[in-house]
Amino acid sequence: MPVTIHDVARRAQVSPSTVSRALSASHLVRGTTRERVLAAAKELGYQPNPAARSLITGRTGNIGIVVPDLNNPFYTGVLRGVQARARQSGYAVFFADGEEDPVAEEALVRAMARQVDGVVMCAPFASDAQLRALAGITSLALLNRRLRDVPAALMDSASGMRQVVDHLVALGHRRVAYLNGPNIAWSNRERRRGLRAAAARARMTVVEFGPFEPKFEGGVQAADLALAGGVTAIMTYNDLMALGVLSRLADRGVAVPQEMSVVGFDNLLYAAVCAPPLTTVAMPMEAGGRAAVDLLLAGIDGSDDGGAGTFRELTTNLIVRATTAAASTTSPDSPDSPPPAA
Amino acid sequence: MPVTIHDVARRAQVSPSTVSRALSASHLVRGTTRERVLAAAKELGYQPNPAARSLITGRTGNIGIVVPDLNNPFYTGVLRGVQARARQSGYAVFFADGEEDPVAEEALVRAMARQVDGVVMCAPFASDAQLRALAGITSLALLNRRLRDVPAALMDSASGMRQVVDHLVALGHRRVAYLNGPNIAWSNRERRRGLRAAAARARMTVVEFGPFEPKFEGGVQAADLALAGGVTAIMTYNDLMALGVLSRLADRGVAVPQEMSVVGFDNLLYAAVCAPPLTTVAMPMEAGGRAAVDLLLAGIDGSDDGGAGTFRELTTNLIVRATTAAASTTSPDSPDSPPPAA
DNA sequence: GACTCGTGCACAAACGTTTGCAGCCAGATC
DNA sequence: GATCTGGCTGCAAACGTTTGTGCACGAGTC
Repeated sequence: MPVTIHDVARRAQVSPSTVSRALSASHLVRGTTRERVLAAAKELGYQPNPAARSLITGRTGNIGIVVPDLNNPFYTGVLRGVQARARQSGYAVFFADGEEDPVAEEALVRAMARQVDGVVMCAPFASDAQLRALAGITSLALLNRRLRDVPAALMDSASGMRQVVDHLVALGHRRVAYLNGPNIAWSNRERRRGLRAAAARARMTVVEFGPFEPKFEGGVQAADLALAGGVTAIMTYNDLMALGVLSRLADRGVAVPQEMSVVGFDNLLYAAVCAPPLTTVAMPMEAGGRAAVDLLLAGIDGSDDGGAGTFRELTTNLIVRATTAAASTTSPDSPDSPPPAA
Repeated sequence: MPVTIHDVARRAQVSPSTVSRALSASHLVRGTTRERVLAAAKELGYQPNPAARSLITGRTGNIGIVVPDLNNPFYTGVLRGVQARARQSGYAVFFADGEEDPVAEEALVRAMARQVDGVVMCAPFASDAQLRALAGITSLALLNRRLRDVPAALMDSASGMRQVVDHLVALGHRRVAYLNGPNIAWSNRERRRGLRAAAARARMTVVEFGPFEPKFEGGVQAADLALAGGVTAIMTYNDLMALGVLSRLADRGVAVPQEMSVVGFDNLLYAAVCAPPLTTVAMPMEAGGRAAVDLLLAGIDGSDDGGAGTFRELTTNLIVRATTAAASTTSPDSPDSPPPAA
């Protein structure tokens, strides 16, 4: 039923191979012949069969993307970037949600491996060994994860943390809490590293809590601990946790930012629209997705080792909104703090 | 480099066809032979080449999903459902973001058509003619859109609206605003239809505004209009708009729910965690995605017309949270309303 | 005018799998 | 013991495309 290259060939009075060459932007056919072929293809609405093509070329024209949790808007941002850039280059994208399970993630990649030319992985939880094994099966490009000889797009969390610290110090905060995300997560380690370095330089004390689930609920849980820590500001691993913190602080009658400053990380849509709008670090999600695809495709079409093992670093920026202010003089956990105003 | 069926055949001392049959869960091979083949396949780590397979079978084992806007968490929910269900049935998922452009959507489907067995479409904006044309190219399953002879999973928005109306009437609201989403959107028409019917039955007056963009900004824009409409409650096309309304009302010093009730639609994660938590109608997003895949696959493997043209209706439920309360006696737009308490 | 050269095209093989058909062998039937 | 039957298996074709090889033909050179 579907029209094949033979149909086009018959109509254009040439052989199938000539049709193929005419369509592959080849200069190997005469101008007049090419036009005839193109016309025939258009009239018949010819669309090449990707299976047949990839069978012979060994390339699929597809890439895969694996994310740990689609409910986190951070990854949907990445997904948008990936898809847009892939489409630009004529690639289609396979998508899979690992549901935060490294085992499932690996299985998904193995399942995809045969029908993609490479996969972009957002895999904060997978082990290095796992990733390396997968890199042996198919081309890989990582996002926010560093692994020798595997290309990766990295968002400069450390710089973001430095900006946050400078901001808080300028506001007079001397003792702040950091609510850790999952310990295994590369980004959490990276953020913590940046935070510690910046805090040390600025002589700011950081009290760490966690790890917590990097979700709203995790933030709710963490808020009470942080409140008891005698701090004037709370920094969280990501925005979802920060939203949880805000919610819990509101419940407990702690005024933000008057009594407590809160800083998130990611700059999700909701950080801008919640009340009060959240001060946070903007992560270039779509740009990260695009960069990862660029690296992946460079490793695929281009020189093999030209693209492999290279890293692309993307800048992050502090977005100051309404949850940070000058440090309160009275710590909110002190017994003389006013009772919650219902 | 990759291991083929011939490698397995050689190792198991049989012909490739026997290997194929042994793996296709066929009863056509002797038990002992099958075991030998399976063992060989396992040792070699054989993974069949999907391109070769689909070339001969005409089936790809893939489905596609097209959504209008990935930034809307509603669609990521659907995406999760689709992917989970597809994986369960051994299908991989191609993903594409139409970016709210019907033309792009159609192009995406056409591009996918050759490498999928069917596609799930969330296409509120595409025209009937467009969808019908696409249905001629590949199998289709729609979500929240009714089209003759095309299977679809439908969420019963009308029932949701009825529940909202009953709830508001019980709270004493007699005059409420409805902020329309895009007029072309099937779901908006559906919701409005349900709303009008229920309101008529309950003798409640509905003042309509819009259409607006179904996003936060649209809600912000719409809020002022609704405030001037002399209503005691605002119903919105979706949660994103409701969040925009809440934000704008807070800015203008209108207390929710004391002076104004607000109801959303969708039950996004953020509806539960914003302040105050949003009363809204829960849409079964993941279930909808799963149902759409079920219908699609039924149309593909099963009897051709057994699945086509069937609809699956999913129930919706009102979730009462903190943005609805008894109707205020003084309309917030009346001149004697107290000035915003900064 | 014979040779070379290059352009433009067709032929055919190959990619890895599935599947219809035919063959083989063992057991059963007469 | 010959024929039949039916369960297993191998052979080969086919799916639609790309691509290496070779042929034909015309133009150029001596």
